[in-house]
Parts: sequence; C-alpha cells; structure tokens
Amino acid sequence: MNTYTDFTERTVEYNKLLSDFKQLLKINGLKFTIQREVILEMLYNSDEHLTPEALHHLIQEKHPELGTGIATVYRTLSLLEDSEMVTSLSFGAQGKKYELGAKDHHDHIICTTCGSITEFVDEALEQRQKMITQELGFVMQDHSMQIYGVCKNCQDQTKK
Amino acid sequence: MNTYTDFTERTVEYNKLLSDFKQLLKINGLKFTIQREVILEMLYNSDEHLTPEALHHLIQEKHPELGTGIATVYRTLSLLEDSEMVTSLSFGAQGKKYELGAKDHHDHIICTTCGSITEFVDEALEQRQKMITQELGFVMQDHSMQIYGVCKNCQDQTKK
DNA sequence: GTCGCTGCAAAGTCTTTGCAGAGAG
DNA sequence: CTCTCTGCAAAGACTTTGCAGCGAC
Repeated sequence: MNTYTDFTERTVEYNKLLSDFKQLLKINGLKFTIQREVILEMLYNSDEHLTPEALHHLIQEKHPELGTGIATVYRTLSLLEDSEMVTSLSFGAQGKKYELGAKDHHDHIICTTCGSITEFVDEALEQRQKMITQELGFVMQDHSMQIYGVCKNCQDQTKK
Repeated sequence: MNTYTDFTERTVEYNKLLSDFKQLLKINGLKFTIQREVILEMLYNSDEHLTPEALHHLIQEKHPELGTGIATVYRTLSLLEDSEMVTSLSFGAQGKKYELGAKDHHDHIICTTCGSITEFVDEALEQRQKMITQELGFVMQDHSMQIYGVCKNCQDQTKK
C-alpha cells in the first residue's frame, strides 16, 4: 500500500499529499504509521465529507487487518486539522464532517432532503467577502458558507 | 413578569414575539409556562449568541426561584428551533449556539481570538447566493455564512 | 533501544429521555 | 379534571484520555 508504480495524475497528486504529510510529521518529531497513512488515503479517495465514525467504518472495511480504533481516527483527524491538512465542517446536525483541506477553497450547498453536499466556488462571492471583512475592520483568516436547499434529484423525486 | 405596562418600541416588539409564541403553542396544543416565557425573554434580551448552558446559567441567575432545569432549556430550544423561532449556529467548536430567528436575516463574522460574533447583512452577497443556487438547480431554503478573522479590538491588543 | 503510537476501555462532555409529581387550560 | 411540563437522574451519543504493549526511526 506504500508505493504506487503507476503515475496517473491522481496518484501524483496523492503522492504529493503523502509526502507533505510525512514532512509535517518529521518536523514535529512524530511518526509515520500505517494507520495514519490509511486515514489520509481514505480521506483522499472519498468524495464524501466524512464523519469520524464513517471514516472509521470505511477503514475497518478496506483494511480490516489493521483493526484501527476509533480513537486513532479521532487523534489523527485532530492532528490533520491542527496542521490544516483537513478542514472540519459543522452543520446543524450534531457531529462534524471532515474533508481534505488540500483541495481548492470552495463552499457547500447542502440538500436538506437527502443530505448530500455539493461543492462550488464563486469568485464574486469571495471578493465580496473580502470587502465586507475589511469594512468591518477585521483581518480575514478564513470563511465558510453553506446554502441549504433541495437538490435537483430530490425535487424530481417529489414530483413523481 | 407577565405584563408590561410601558410601551417602548422594544417592549412592543417583544410582546409581538411573545404573542406569536403563545399562538404557536396554542395551535399545537402545548402549554404556555413560566419557564418557556423566561427562555424566550432571555433570548430576546441577550445580544449574545447563547449556548444552552449559558442560557441556563443566565436563567438561574435572573430567576433562581424557578429552579429551571437544563433539560427544559434543551427541550424549549428544540421546540423553538422546530418552529423556526430560533436559529442554531454551529461553528467549529463543539456545541451549538442559539439566537432568536425573528431578527432579520444576517451573516456572522467571528473573531478567532476573542470568540465574539458580529452580525452583518450584505445585499450583494444575498443576491449572488440566490443566483448560484439557481445555477446549481437547487431550490434554496436557507443559507448561512461565517467569516473568521481577528477583530479590531484584538488586533489592537496584539500591537500593544 | 527510545519514545511516540495504538487499541482498549474508562472517563468526559453535551444532549436526550423516563418518570412521577406539579401546573396550565 | 386532563394532559402537558418540569426537574431530576439515568441513559445516550460522541469524543477524549490513561495505560501497557507495539512499532517506527
């Protein structure tokens, strides 16, 4: 699981991520373990926004031999979040969901019927946010935006 | 605590809110209790965004004779949230904060140093959000936006 | 070898629920 | 009077922590 021999664009991207992670660990005198790699890999390969529990299930499924504990998942997510390699999202429901932070900045639109999360980017919105922040005398560090609605799919479902 | 005899603008507004609440309770065959009124009142009189626990403390402080339980606070907040009279905000930290939903729509800018929450409204942002939602084929129900940064106050503190 | 990491289980938080008595309508 | 509410305490859900053995470096 450690080394890829084919170099599609995706694996190149993943390898960069992985080496960043290793770098990060080294700098802080931390160790690179199979569990940590698997967690990163799962986050990378999932298009979903995962809860710690969902992530744990996924790992149990794909790598049952590791017997990874939920505590390790939490610990690694904290580590990754502190290092800004993943971002946590907290919506109305309880619990957080995590996504890889390496992706470009984007916002989220959440379907209140099926719970799916779609990402989008809008430059006009970004610009406007910067302006507002300045007007209010803040120094902006980050921002997040969520729109809640009903997605095309669920609208169609209802019509049937 | 039940009846105000002066009619400043603020109490008029509060009385409207209160009668809406009573209306809501009546429609659903629920009862109007002192505890429920106090919770609404505290939410109305607080400019803060309150956690259930903070709200509970506040109530204990202002109306210790009621001995209001935390469970009642949670139950009432759920009730109010279901009825869309209050809105819950969940940020990165754990736990939710609540605010009265009767206020006009607005977004939040949160100081990552002192934790204070400032509200703002921006029409351009609102418009843009509507457009995006349409483009993505969603029917918009709601949205929320948070900007994280350092407020003027905390910037000044740091300089000293 | 050393010292951080891991799984497990126990301990914490925060929130919800069951129950019997209190109280609104 | 009836049926909902309430406070209390117990139970739940989700996270964090302590510890002894394991494993990366």
